[in-house]
Amino acid sequence: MNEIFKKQTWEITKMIPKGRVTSYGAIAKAIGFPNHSRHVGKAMGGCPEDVPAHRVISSSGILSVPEFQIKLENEGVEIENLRIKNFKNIFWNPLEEI
DNA sequence: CCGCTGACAGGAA
DNA sequence: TTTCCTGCCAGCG
Repeated sequence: MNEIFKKQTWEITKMIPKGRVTSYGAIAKAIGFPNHSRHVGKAMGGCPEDVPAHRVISSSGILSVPEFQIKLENEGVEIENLRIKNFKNIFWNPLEEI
């Protein structure tokens, strides 16, 4: 877990459009570390305010942090009991945006 | 060196 | 659909 790794994850995260979400694993792949999804999560823990960490969730479309539900709903994301509705549709793939 | 833990992933049952 | 299990890697007793 070096600073570079964190910065990379935050960079990608800041690219996520409003009302869209992506997964820890997707970000990990995007920065060149396919099996470091767990570290992406840790990096999000200490991210700056300008990083939309609430748009990063698990690959199954379930929120790891319940508090994010409010923020996401404000952006127009439909959520039902920590589960994103239309997950496939609003999923944002970082690999296709670089 | 060993075992546990964590904003995880993916497949099997 | 949900639960379980294995694979991952870094950090801390």
